[in-house]
Amino acid sequence: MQVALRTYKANIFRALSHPTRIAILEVLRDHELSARTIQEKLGLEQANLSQHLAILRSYQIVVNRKDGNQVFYSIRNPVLVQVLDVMRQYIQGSLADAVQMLGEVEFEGSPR
Amino acid sequence: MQVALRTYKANIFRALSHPTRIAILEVLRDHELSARTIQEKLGLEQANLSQHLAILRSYQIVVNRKDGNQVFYSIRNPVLVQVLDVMRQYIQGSLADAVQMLGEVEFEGSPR
DNA sequence: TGCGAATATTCTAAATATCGAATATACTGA
DNA sequence: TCAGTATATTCGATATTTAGAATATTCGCA
Repeated sequence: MQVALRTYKANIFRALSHPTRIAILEVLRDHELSARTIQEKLGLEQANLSQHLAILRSYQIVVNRKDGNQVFYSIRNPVLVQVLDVMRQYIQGSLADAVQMLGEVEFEGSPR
Repeated sequence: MQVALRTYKANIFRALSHPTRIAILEVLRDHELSARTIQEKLGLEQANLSQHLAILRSYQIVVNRKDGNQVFYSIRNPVLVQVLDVMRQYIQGSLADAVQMLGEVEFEGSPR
């Protein structure tokens, strides 16, 4: 894979590398929402949400549609949702491993 | 999803958000490799590779195994490879969109 | 026209990430 | 034990990211 492509991929990952942006994508998962609604659902500062939306927009992860006063955001490409889903799987596996390790530590450390 | 989980997820994405780390994971995709081999394949500074490996290790994305003088690295959980694959799909879709847009621009801009 | 709501942008300080140089550590074999 | 190879860590300079405060822009409606 060429450098440019890897950089592109890395940039998308970077765009996803903030808890707030993950949260935004989660609430947008099934339907579009206005910026205001996102802000209320997540309890964010207006400016902060707007900055994070700008980042997601700049990588074309979300698209927006203006309707009068409001701006509605949605996920541009549903494959992105799959990325999040597979990552969820990955995390679950990791957590399962962690739990198992904890169990083993406890077992070894506990009196017989 | 709780904040802690989102943060965890975001951290994994952050760990993936550098071209060099993407490249490392690509060469490790099918089999383990020694640090030296990775370094040669990718043409990196030794210290730089070691730093990136440390990041991947700290998130348990890769694991290592010492054999004498060398340290062999591999991807801990194969689901991570799926994450990369789905991301590849996503990117391909995005590039396809970009190409189409370019085509449309050219069409509109060209004389009839 | 002008006010108010919704959203975006700019600015600044603090935190974090990145690189290469230098150095440290660990292991092998003579 | 010593030299050499493989790998990791530390350090300092630079660049990037982030939050919130302040400000700007856009739109609908009285």
